[in-house]
Amino acid sequence: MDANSERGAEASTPLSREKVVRQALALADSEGIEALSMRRLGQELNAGAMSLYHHVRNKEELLDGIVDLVFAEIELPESQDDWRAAMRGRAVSAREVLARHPWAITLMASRTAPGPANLRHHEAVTACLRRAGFSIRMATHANWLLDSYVYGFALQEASLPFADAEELADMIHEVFLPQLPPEEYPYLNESATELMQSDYDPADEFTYGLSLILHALERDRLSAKP
Amino acid sequence: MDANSERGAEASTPLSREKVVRQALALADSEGIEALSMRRLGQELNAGAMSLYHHVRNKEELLDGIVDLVFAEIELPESQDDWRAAMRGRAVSAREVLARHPWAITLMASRTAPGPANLRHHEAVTACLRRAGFSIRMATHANWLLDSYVYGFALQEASLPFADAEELADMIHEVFLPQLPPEEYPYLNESATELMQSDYDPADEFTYGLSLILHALERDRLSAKP
DNA sequence: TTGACAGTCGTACACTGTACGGTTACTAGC
DNA sequence: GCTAGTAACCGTACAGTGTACGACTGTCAA
Repeated sequence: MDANSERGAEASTPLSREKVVRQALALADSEGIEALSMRRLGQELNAGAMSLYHHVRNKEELLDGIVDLVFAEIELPESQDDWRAAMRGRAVSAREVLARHPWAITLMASRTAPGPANLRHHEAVTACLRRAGFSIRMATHANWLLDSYVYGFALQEASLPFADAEELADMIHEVFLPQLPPEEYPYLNESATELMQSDYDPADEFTYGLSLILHALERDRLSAKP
Repeated sequence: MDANSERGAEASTPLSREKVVRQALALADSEGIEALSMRRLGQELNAGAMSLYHHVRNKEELLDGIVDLVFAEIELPESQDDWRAAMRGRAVSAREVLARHPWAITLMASRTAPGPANLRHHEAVTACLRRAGFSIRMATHANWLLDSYVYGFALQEASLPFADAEELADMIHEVFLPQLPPEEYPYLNESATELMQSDYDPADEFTYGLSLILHALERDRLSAKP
């Protein structure tokens, strides 16, 4: 008999690590990561703050848990596809997930031990690359390169103060341009002006860089050296 | 007469925004970002915690300040070089700086308003690209791509628990491989085993991806479309 | 019936950022 | 030389944090 087995329908079911971590994720999503305190999370679960410590060693482990939950949302590469389509799919998925949980990218940076979902993901990506003919060395290169791009892009996106192209145009006009006098920042001023007038959408940026990287990796795919 | 002028050699010179932010940077470097509290910083400056608030609006602004100081350490691109050498130089410099201040990458992600050093840097990079013949659109692509790569790489590096190739080999043997049973993670296990035996150094990874991106950007440099 | 034990939680401690008000030290105006 | 004004400094206090500790429950095994 497991300690986590149901106790009955009346009252709330007992706590479990699963429930604690899931509620923490929900709270971070709805009210921001800074609202996630042990007391507040306990409250959300109709429990005292100290009760949480029976299911999670400390807050660090709780954060590890929600980061891994976020990781689990990223689609694994479909390995029957050709490798480029598979890598594109999982990169696009990763970006979507990280845009949905903007606080996650910050958390990931401060965590050292990868969780199970993280490991599973890396395994699937490596498998896909190796089956496509990448050497171990080249697969490692591709992994670092693609992950760096995806995480870096997500990090930059997370620190943008606007959500879509429309908001961007307004913001450039009202906030950025006034801070970019043409004498001091001629090129940035020029770019901001131009981009505001055209139909520029930063969301398209991701596709450009991703395609460029995938194309270039294809050229190096079977080379033994680098 | 300025309020920040020297008061004499005896006792410590008076506080200033400059001194406060610099000492904060020093403290974050020497004892980690989590040791940087207002009380502790005041102590470090022979001052009370509340005195700092006369030079900095709040802690957020203090963090903005030290992030911008870190930014100022990054070398600007030498625009008389050919553009690839210039971009390589500033990317390598950025990686070095972010590796020297591993906590900075986390902070950057949570800050929305770019500081003056950040703006100056972006201006110089954009100038270099535009003078090399990049269109505004292409220069924006290149900016996003290169920055994403550099920040993403730094972010991954910052969450690695080892410092050099030697430590890595030990760590793979003692920590990673035991967590990667070949039945569950055949490919990761294979990679870890292989890399441990060869002279693999993650520091070389940065060069590979950077060269690939610069090479591919050169091909797109004069294309009008994307 | 008794013992063990897993789960819950109230209290307490050391810490955080910072609002508020009081105290200095220095400068400008007369 | 005196006084008013002000910029800098800082002690105290408050609401919040993570979590160590010990007490209290309920359930199951012997």
